[in-house]
Amino acid sequence: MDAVWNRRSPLSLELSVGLGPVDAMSHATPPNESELHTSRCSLKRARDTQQATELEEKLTKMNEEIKRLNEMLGNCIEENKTLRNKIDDRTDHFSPSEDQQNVASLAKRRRIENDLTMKFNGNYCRETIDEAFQKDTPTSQETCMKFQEEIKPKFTRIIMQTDPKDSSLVVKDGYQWRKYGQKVTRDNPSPRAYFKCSFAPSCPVKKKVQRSAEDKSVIIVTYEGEHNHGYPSTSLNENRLLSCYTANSTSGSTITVDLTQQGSRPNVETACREIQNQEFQTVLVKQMASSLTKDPDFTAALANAISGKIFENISDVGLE
DNA sequence: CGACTTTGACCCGCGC
DNA sequence: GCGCGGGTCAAAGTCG
Repeated sequence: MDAVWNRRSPLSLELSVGLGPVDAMSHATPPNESELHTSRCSLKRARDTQQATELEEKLTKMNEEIKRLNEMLGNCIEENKTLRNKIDDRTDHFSPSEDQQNVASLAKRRRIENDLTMKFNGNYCRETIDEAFQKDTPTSQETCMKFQEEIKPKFTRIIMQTDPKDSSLVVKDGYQWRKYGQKVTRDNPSPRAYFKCSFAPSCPVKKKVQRSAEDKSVIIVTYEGEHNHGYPSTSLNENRLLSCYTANSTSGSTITVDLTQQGSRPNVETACREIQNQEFQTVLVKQMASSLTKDPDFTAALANAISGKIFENISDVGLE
């Protein structure tokens, strides 16, 4: 604010008003008390007028910015509508032949099986596929969405790229874990470690950590269940990673994290950066955009926030 | 001394 | 019923 104030050029012109020319002043008698008071008042008026003009300009600019954002938001909503209509048109007009239906049916079943394998790490029964298969009709987008909601996964798999020299199976994810077992499995010479969340005695969450059979530098972490307590770590970075994990656990996706960038120990900061740089950010942006478009009060809230900031600035100037 | 890890034993579900 | 494999338990060991 000071920098802006110092750049005010018109001030010098107005200062001369009422005080007379500089030359004349140097030869004139010193001003008396009332003259000094008058000049101080006019100086203050000039400053106030200048401040008001600047604030008005700022307000106009911000209004324009809000208008522009509103237009952008409107365009996004329109675009979203158009795309949705296109998808609906395609699914409604699609009427495959019997053979095509059989092929599509087989493909659908395979897709459901793959999906369930990814989401439940193999822990699902045959009935689940059949049920999902019957529910999933090609024209019903609604059923698909409902189905996705119904089968909220309890497993989340995270694949981590670590330093190959680091043979430990310790993954710093912010929670406290107690190792309760280790086993060498048939399909992988690397041992699988079993951990339980030890932060809360009643917390049901478990995790399995195992190095990949193909690539020893890759660690596969499988989380099972949901924590029934808050995040134990106070570290901002670790909380960020945990937020990432929580957000993804509802979608049942596999997250890939590269932990080799800094040092030999798993680095949470790098992990978060990696998560944020990849598809994860896309999902996040989609979610944010979605929640914004759903919220009719968004513009009002934005305007409130900006005007609040403006009033804050005005009161700051007033205090000077 | 308490918390945590290690490791062999045990349990249980599944396929044959 | 039996064997196999994954998951869990619990006693012993280790560490700070």
